[in-house]
Amino acid sequence: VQPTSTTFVVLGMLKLGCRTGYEIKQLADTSARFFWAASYGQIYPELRRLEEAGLVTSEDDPQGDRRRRTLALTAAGEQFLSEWLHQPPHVLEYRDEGLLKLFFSDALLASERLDLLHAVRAQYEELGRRLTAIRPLAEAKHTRLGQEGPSLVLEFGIALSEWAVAWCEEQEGRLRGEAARRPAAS
Amino acid sequence: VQPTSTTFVVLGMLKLGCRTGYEIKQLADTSARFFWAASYGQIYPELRRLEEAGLVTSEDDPQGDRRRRTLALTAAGEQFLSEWLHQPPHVLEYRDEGLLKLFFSDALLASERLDLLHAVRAQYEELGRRLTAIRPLAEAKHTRLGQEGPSLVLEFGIALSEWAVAWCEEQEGRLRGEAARRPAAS
DNA sequence: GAGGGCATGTAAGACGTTACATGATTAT
DNA sequence: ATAATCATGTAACGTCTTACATGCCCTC
Repeated sequence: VQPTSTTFVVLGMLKLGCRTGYEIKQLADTSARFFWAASYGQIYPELRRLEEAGLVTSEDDPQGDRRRRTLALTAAGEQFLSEWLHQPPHVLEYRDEGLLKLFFSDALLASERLDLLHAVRAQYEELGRRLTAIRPLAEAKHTRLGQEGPSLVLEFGIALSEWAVAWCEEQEGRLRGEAARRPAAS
Repeated sequence: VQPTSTTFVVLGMLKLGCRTGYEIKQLADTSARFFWAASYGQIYPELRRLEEAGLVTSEDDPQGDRRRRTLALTAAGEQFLSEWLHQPPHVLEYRDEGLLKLFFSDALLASERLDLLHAVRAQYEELGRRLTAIRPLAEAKHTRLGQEGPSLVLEFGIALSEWAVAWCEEQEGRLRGEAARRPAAS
């Protein structure tokens, strides 16, 4: 099987106990979204592909009249996930429109650059709030189910957002200081 | 004109003094790549589009027998870039395979999770090295051409990579400590 | 009975990368 | 001479999001 970028999200989520495509999407949205997003348009076709490849099994499991497919990893699926986990990571991408604007911010006035820095900070504050909101849930799973991975990554995200906020504040202070020293520029 | 994600990279790079598609690609690769990548397959078609829309002008400007198109922003192009710069940013995406593996790392032994953390750290160390290597160039442009934006963003990237390395080291220490307290787990 | 959540899926299109094709110039 | 760099582009392919379609279940 030729793995795609969603292959291991799906396999990993099943390993963590997800039983339907819907649950995979929920968990991805509430916990993995900030570093690895996935949509239905990727998840459901990928599940079919993985089933054909024998890495996943599915069973019809309707709840009343509502249809449902219950999914599970096969031994081959566990194996495939494990092999991937043992390889060093290589994808590391970042797309930040705020930084792009900052990059071109010489076309702005000093005061406008300061506003921009403020807006960049606001984005990271918002990220921090979103992640902090799910912290209790992750903590609970950590304690009750022994799942340390999701909690570890969540803490990375929260600490990252806090670091970025602090960086912005520091630069805001520096730029304000420079503007005060050379008031003509703003 | 309906802007795409490459529209403003192109306009901004022209504003910073790039005169050919090739130069845009060079500058993007050496300085904006870590937070906003762009490929030839995006840049050249986008330049045509922007020229049709009247935001960019081009002129045949061969060097000897080697053909070349020299590009420039029009007033409308400057205006379009400026309006975008005045809007708050909204795209903020992150794709980190290392974090994804860490997320699923409960399927690993404690010692293997430590190896993984080490590999994640190595990625950020590598990023830091790449960015630090271009620092002198950015500094020079900052001083000589008064371009503060690119330098500001580069410092963000370097500080981010350093923060991430420190976070990994801290977690490595913590995990090693836990393993020592409960030696059976590793 | 209306709205929200559970649940599965597809289609169209936007987005992006890679690889290739071409050819001149410059440095070794 | 030959390799690297300057320079412009396209085609194919793969990825990803958005929007839509469908319908049941549960709570208010």
